[in-house]
Amino acid sequence: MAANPTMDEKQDRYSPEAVERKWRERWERDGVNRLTDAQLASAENPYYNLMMFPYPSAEGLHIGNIYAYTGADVNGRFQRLNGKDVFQPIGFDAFGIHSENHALKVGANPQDLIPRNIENFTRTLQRFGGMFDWNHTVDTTHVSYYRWTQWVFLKLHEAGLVERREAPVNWCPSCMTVLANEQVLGGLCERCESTVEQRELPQWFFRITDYAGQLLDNLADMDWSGVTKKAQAAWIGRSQGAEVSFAIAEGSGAANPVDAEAGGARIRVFTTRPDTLFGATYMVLAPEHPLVDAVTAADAQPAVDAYRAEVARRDVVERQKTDKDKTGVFTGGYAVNPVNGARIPVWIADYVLMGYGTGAIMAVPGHDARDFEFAQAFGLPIVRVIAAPGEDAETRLAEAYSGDGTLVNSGDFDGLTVADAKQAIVERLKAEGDAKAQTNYLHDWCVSRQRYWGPPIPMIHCTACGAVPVPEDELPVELPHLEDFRPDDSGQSPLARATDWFNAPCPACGRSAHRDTDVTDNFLCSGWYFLRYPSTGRDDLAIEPQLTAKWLPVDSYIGGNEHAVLHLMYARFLTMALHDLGIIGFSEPFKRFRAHGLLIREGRKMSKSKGNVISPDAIINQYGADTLRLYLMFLGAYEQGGDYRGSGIQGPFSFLNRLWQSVAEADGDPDLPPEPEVERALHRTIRQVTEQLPEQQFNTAIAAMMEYMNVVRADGRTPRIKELTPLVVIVAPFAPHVCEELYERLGFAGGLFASARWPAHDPAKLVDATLNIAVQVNGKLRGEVTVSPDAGAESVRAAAELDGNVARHLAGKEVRKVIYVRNKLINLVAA
RNA sequence: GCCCGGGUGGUGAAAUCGGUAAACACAGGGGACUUAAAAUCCCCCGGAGGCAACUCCCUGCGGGUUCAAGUCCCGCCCCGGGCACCA
Repeated sequence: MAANPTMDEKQDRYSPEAVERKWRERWERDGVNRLTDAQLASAENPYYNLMMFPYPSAEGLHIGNIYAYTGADVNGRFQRLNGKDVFQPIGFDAFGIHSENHALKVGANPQDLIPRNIENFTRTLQRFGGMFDWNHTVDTTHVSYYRWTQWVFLKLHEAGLVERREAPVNWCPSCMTVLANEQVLGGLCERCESTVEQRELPQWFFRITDYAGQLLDNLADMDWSGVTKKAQAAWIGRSQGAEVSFAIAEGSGAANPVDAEAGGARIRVFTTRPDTLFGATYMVLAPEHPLVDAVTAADAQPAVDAYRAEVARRDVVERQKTDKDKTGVFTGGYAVNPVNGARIPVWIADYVLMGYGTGAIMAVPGHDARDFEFAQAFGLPIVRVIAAPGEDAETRLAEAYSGDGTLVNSGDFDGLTVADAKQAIVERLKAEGDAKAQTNYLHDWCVSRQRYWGPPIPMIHCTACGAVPVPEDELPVELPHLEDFRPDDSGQSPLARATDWFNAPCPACGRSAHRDTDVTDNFLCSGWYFLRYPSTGRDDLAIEPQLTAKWLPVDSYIGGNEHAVLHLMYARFLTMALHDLGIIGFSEPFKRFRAHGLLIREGRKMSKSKGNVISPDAIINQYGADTLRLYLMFLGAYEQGGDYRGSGIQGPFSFLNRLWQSVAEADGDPDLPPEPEVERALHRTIRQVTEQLPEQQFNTAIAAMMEYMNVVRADGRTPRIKELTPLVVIVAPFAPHVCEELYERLGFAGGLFASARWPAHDPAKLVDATLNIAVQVNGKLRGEVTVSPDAGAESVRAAAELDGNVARHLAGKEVRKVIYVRNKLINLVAA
């Protein structure tokens, strides 16, 4: 007994600040979270726990990052307590437009700013209690990392997956750079919201569509969040159909006669609906299509030229708007429908895109909404070739019908179903060389950026040899330190102004040449970082084979679904490419991926402009990192996101206080067994938490632990050590600092995360002596009876009928049917 | 337009192989302990009626299936996110 209770109380008060500092220092001193390369090599139960590394902004680590990382950290700590050797690295994704723009704004060089930001981020990452291995970290802007990013580029080049194309690209006039299609949102630049224009530039592309089939097919049996898989499938956009070739009709193209024998006189189209070929009443070429001049008649030439000029002026976004009226002009030329020999007019219109399929379509206004709209606008014939049930060949079309049905107005094919006709028509045309089956996917990955803040593309342009890769042993191509790195409107990267750097001898012929002045898309840096982590100890190679074979693929990856189609798709593609090069032994990088939801605040998105961003440091100062972590995980379903409400944090804070107080007040006998009723609750709790943590059901797992706490403390009873120890261990993934402290106070040496094991539940201890069964009469709840477990229907019914209220509702009625759900409910159906 | 999520008390949310709607927590109210505060402990807390026992109503809206529907089916409305003249 303490001589001075007041003093004693003071000493025992839960002080998050002191506890967290103590354990942060202790973990660091003992290297609890750091693995040496020898440990990496010898680990017996490797578990690679990955989370998306942050971009180290000047504003500091966002609470949304902490939300994401806490969920992942809980998983890592849980795995560790279950005997896994957990490798949990973190790094910094610091290249890219965001950093560069910020540096421009404050008038500094990002090379000087980034280290400060990283330092700041590191401090918060350590403070919130992440179990990070700081022995293995990456900074994508450090030459020790990006030399290998350049190496990845060269490897892909070696594999034939890199090619240079003159292509229309999205150009942001404000950022003065090319944007990937995914970086254009609703026609505006993702970053600065300027209207994006269209430009033609030579660019480096990664041929990701070569892997589209594999990227799509593998999804089927991957253990990933469903929403992420669906987003990827939609992005890949597999489209199966046929390529059909139409001859240009005789007499067309009088203005620019072509040699029909040369094979240039056929227009190829891609269609997913070859069954509607008889309904193709005209064709449309993209205005940029190379055959436009070949089909254009002399008297149509001025109109065609004018239209093409007008379209070229329009930006790619304006061009792609779906809600504007259809425009186009007739070329004066005709093509021949291979299925029936009909002469059909050839138009050009901007609703047909050069970048998809073949840049030309057969127009079937009867069964395609866009073609229908165009045909109406320009008075072109509309023919029905599919009849839905109850319709026939003559039924008028008020709008395009794209549904199922049988063929009409289609010669020999009349009466076939859509599915059968697709096959049959392609078969016939195939025999004549006019068609083949074809599958299309969406765009390749443009990796060129006309900017400063990125890894220079390791290519050298020589007038004699063309584009020549920098030899591997000459890497890195260092990014020169430029005083003025502002992008200009020349379409060239600011690196072109670094003359000494710019001029370099051709690796092939030795003559004077110059470097590629573009840097790579930031997504290339982040596309392979997880492959680098285990190998950061090696500066002589990118990916150490043994360590990589041991630790990869990644066991668990957790991150935001905003990266579903960018980062995650690129990472998969790069992994497949490196696998096929024989560099790594697996072709899918992440065994398991879970998307977490968005953390919002009081119903609204957090943003700097709204001024409603929560500072993690302020919360940690007030409540401690443990309470913050627990609260973030308690807010709502992790995969759905959460709504941060200021007052709600009180609940988790009280919970930790009660846990603290329970340990302080616990009965001192360490061998005293748990009270039976408490023990049952304990085993139920262990079971639930153990089942729910791997499924990221953190909020309900925490609720279960709170419930158990209510049992432990019911009516102010004195808790027993054996009732508390397992609780401290299962709370520990959420609140690691305070649980370490309590574990020590409960009398255990050696540290919780270093030596404790996750408790197991004993099924025999789950069984209640009695349980309550709900009693319904005609489906309405009328009472409750207490019976022994697994009681039979008859005895439960007998007990139920003794209940006064139940008896009252049964009075004067006959029980016709009894529905008994074991250990839950009985429903007496009476009339 | 298409594809995903989602809509439940004052609030954040639980419960979906159909089986007691609102667990857990916040806010609010009352009480215990305390000189006081903090922490802790107990009670109340969807709506209407009733002294009470209880009864009726309630999961965005309208239908349906079922002994039983937040959960399944049909038809809508609203919010959030993604994709988008992709042929």
